[in-house]
Amino acid sequence: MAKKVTIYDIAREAGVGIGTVSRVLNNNPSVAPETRNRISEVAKRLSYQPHTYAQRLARQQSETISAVIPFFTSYFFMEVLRGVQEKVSEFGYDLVLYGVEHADQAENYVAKALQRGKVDGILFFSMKMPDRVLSMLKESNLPVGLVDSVSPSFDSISVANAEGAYAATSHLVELGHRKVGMLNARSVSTPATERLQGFRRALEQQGIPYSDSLVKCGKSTRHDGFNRDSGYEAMMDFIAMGSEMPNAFFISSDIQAFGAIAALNEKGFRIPEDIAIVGFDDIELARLMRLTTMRQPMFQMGVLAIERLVSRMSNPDMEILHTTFSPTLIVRESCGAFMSSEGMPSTKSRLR
Amino acid sequence: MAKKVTIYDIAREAGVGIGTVSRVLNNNPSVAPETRNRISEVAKRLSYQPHTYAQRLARQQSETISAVIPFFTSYFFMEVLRGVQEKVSEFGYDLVLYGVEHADQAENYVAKALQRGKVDGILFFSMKMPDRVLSMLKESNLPVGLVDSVSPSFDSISVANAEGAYAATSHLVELGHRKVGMLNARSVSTPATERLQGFRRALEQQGIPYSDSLVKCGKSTRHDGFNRDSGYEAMMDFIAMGSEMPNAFFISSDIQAFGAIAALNEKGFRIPEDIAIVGFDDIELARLMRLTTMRQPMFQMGVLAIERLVSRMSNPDMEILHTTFSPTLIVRESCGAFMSSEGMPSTKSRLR
DNA sequence: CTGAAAGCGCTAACAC
DNA sequence: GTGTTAGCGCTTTCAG
Repeated sequence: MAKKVTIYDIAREAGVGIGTVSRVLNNNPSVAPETRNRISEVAKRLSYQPHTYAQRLARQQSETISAVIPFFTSYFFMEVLRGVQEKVSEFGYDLVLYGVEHADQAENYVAKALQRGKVDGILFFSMKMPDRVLSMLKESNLPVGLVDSVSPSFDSISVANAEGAYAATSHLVELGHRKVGMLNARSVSTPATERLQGFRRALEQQGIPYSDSLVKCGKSTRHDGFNRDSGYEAMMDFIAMGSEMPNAFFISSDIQAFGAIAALNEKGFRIPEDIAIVGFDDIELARLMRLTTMRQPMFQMGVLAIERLVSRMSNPDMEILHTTFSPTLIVRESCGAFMSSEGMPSTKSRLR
Repeated sequence: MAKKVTIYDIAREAGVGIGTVSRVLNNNPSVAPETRNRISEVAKRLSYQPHTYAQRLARQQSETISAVIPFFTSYFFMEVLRGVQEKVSEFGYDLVLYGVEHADQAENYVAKALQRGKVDGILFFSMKMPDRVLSMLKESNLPVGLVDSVSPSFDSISVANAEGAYAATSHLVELGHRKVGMLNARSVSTPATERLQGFRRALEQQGIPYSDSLVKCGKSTRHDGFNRDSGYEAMMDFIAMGSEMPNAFFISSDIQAFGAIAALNEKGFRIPEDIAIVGFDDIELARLMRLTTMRQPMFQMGVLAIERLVSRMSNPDMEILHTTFSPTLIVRESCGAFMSSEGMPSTKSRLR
């Protein structure tokens, strides 16, 4: 088994001092070409590998970025994470992942991550953190980026939730629907609250009276209600309203929409003939299921989050930047926009 | 901003030597209770945080496990990763993630990861690595675990692909189908090859002649052909066979199955009335789409992978273990098994 | 250009 | 029990 070769071994072998070895290893120009060659030759021959942690200790930096993510089983996080990972490795950093079940848990991880020198920067995903943690972070002076959440003291990348909900709802109304309901996630989630606002504003702006009975949320609390069962449950509740039931719905996530669709199917409703639906996210299945939805540029958000974080790392005094992406309406079949068009006869709907 | 406080600061403040400080910080029992209290009090007051890399350098271990994953955009990896992450943090290790586009790239990362002391163990996902890399790893003497791939010299966790394919195909045949085809992924992928073998064996065992024309693979190479477009393309090819087209298919992944279903829908075929389908993976959408499929215990695989790796780390001479999970057949509607049962009238199929 | 030496912050062996 | 000291492996002055 390969013994651990250090710069001392190289130095001895090449007949130089360790300082010089270190220089060539770090491409420091002030080394005679000949010496340089000799040293790198030896290094290669001994298949030298630097000791990362010794370097990090001496250099006083970690070349590591960590991401704290509420469990990344969801497509949204996956996609963002993909962008993050791509950019992180492009910059040559390591990515260490902390999965938390819920924002509350984040605190433990924050403490871990705050260990001096451990990471050069942290990204928090969809994390509404208590003020105490926020100020801990702030005074730690560590570069921090927020994705899908906002706080005045840190850079953030987010999505215009209210705006997206507004667009989705308006689309439904423009299609002629007057009785439109909303399936929301739990109100503890900021995106959920914002989307509700957008929904409400759209209704009111179109002269349709808003009422709390128009909004339901399932009991399933996983992912703050952004889960399939929650959608199923909420829709079942709506169905129970009988003739009072809206015939168009804005649903706060695609995954809930799929649950809702299952409920609708079960009860014999057709989509979009009987019920029109618009989701939110544009996860991969949405395309598959022909779901009309609001697209969030997830991958891009990840990329930008890292770019921003890296610039802050190199320039801590940069002014704080908040970037908001606007979701795009992707019209497919579930909203019924194509119902009477020739291209997409309703009888061919995939949404049964 | 918090200055960096070291054990020297604590020692001075508490009027003791750094050795003692280190001891209480590491819960070394041989410290007088009173001293201990005083020290930990000071540590808390100064809100001391250890310097991870100094510790790692001194301890000569990293408390880090890394996972090399071919881009984890797929549900399969996500799920496995979820299990991995959960277990890793349970053991108190850090998880550093390396995303690679393809196995070939793995080599760079292997080199990075092999930097002395960098990680205590590595997990490779679905990675068919060149022998050169394999032996590099072997002689590095670093604990390594393979997930979804197998090699004699390392622990591995995998799925009985051939067996699963066999079961899936047999199920189709038992349902009365004689003309059954297969949509495969690219043959560079080991799982793909194994599933093909299972398919073939099932056919032959049931007295149905196998022919290469029964198997097709789309042109899309992303994820080795385990992608939606590939399924779509392959099915289109089958459809082009006209009356020669099989009326039942085993498809090597759910995601391909969805592509195939789209193609079928487009051409007016009904599922399962006209065409029966069995997929592989049991991703979340499979349930949603009522797809009959072979379930892989993804989360569990991740958990076990870490457990195994950790035991190897603490006991390097443990004999090499290969664990194979058997996929389970999950019968839903796409195979047509319920077509004539009362519970699930074919007219209610969601698979159009 | 290059060698020597002083850390980086912590652990652990060794005395007292 | 506790202080002292010698590393861990590398970077970075500081002379020369």
